[in-house]
Amino acid sequence: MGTTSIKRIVLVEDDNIIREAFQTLISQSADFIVVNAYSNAEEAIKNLKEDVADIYLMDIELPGMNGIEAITKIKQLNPKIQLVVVSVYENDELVFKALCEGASGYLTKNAPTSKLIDSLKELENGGAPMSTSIARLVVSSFHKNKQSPLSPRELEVLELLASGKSYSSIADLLFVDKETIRSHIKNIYIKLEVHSKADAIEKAKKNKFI
Amino acid sequence: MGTTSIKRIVLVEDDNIIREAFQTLISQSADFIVVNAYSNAEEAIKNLKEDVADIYLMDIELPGMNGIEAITKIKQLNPKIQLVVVSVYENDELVFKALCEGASGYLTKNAPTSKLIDSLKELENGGAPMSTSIARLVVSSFHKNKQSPLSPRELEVLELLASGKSYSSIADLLFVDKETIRSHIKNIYIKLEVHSKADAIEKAKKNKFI
DNA sequence: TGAAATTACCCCATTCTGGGGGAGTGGAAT
DNA sequence: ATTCCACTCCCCCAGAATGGGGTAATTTCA
Repeated sequence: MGTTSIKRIVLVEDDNIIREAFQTLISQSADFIVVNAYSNAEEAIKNLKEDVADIYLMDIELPGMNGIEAITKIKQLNPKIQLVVVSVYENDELVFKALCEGASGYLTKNAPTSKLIDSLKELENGGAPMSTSIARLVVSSFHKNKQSPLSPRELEVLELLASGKSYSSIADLLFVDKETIRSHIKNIYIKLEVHSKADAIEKAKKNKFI
Repeated sequence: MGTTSIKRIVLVEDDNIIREAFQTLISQSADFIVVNAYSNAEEAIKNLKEDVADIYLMDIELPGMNGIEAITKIKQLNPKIQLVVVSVYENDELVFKALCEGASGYLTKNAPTSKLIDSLKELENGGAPMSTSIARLVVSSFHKNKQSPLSPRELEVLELLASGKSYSSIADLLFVDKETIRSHIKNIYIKLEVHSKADAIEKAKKNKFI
């Protein structure tokens, strides 16, 4: 490994017990130091410049500004900061929103607290610490549904359609006539029971056909 | 935990040394048994029914049928099978393709082999075992680019456009006039230096604006 | 053999799109 | 206070795109 320095951590967690437990736990590691701990996001953001932290351990359900908004704001103020969510919720929406906004990890509180230091180390090694169920959730989000009623060619056409392409350009890309694409799309609409591009794309994405 | 039974593993790996090393390693665990080991995907698929395995540990770079195609085929023949890729390549394309086709984990061979059993256990616990760099790759794929030249409203419009919606339906959804949407889109095209919907969507996705 | 997939063509009407121009309001920053 | 930007809405125009109707040849695979 290269040069390692003590990483500065900020905690944002409204539950006093948990916050103090984390602080105690992290203080036991020589690699990390808790430079500050807040019970709400607003204060954490106000002191962001002064704290010069490397990592924020963030709760999602917070009084006032919620964790997702906080992630957005913090990343915007300093993109170099690494954010790890620590939440009781495993709500799919929240997980993906947090990741989209820039979280580098997502831990659920039911995970053994002994893993916290390991997670921080994993983060420092260029990883993305996640609880077991979150990792599965994230990986599953990539999985395509193999039980699609659409033929391979129809899937191909629908994917191109979903990328905003016109019938003509899809035809060009697939080296067939524009009328052929029209036929495919008619059949796709029948199979998906829709009557428009937007509905077809929505249904196909919802069912993970594409 | 509920009832646990010994999980049946199949290896698909063309390198004899690695294949045998894995076999030896896994045999040392009481929780797993290697029911078969193949040097190519075709044979593994031919014996899929007889092997009745729970988990396949798959290489990606194989002679003949490659690992991605093999994943597709195996998942199609038996969706219950769990697949974990073990590869030297960390190629982004390959990782995402493997996950889209149904892989539940992705390990790089440079990861300590001692972690292999841990990864299998993680899989059995409902997780998605990934090497450090793969986890980061996967999580990073969600991250949006905050340095977008587009305004919040423009991003909103572009997202709806990218979902296949027409100007009119976007207007309805945002409770504004269709002409307003047209104005936004004109400005989006100017900012992104494009002249069509498809180009705008492509550029926005490539740059992770949406 | 028979069903499904892939390819291609015709007609029609409506909507959509992209480009040109202009303009008013409000907020935020200088 | 003024300027810049975001957001809103309006006009004109021509060509492209879309959705629905129908038909049909070839191939592929079970």
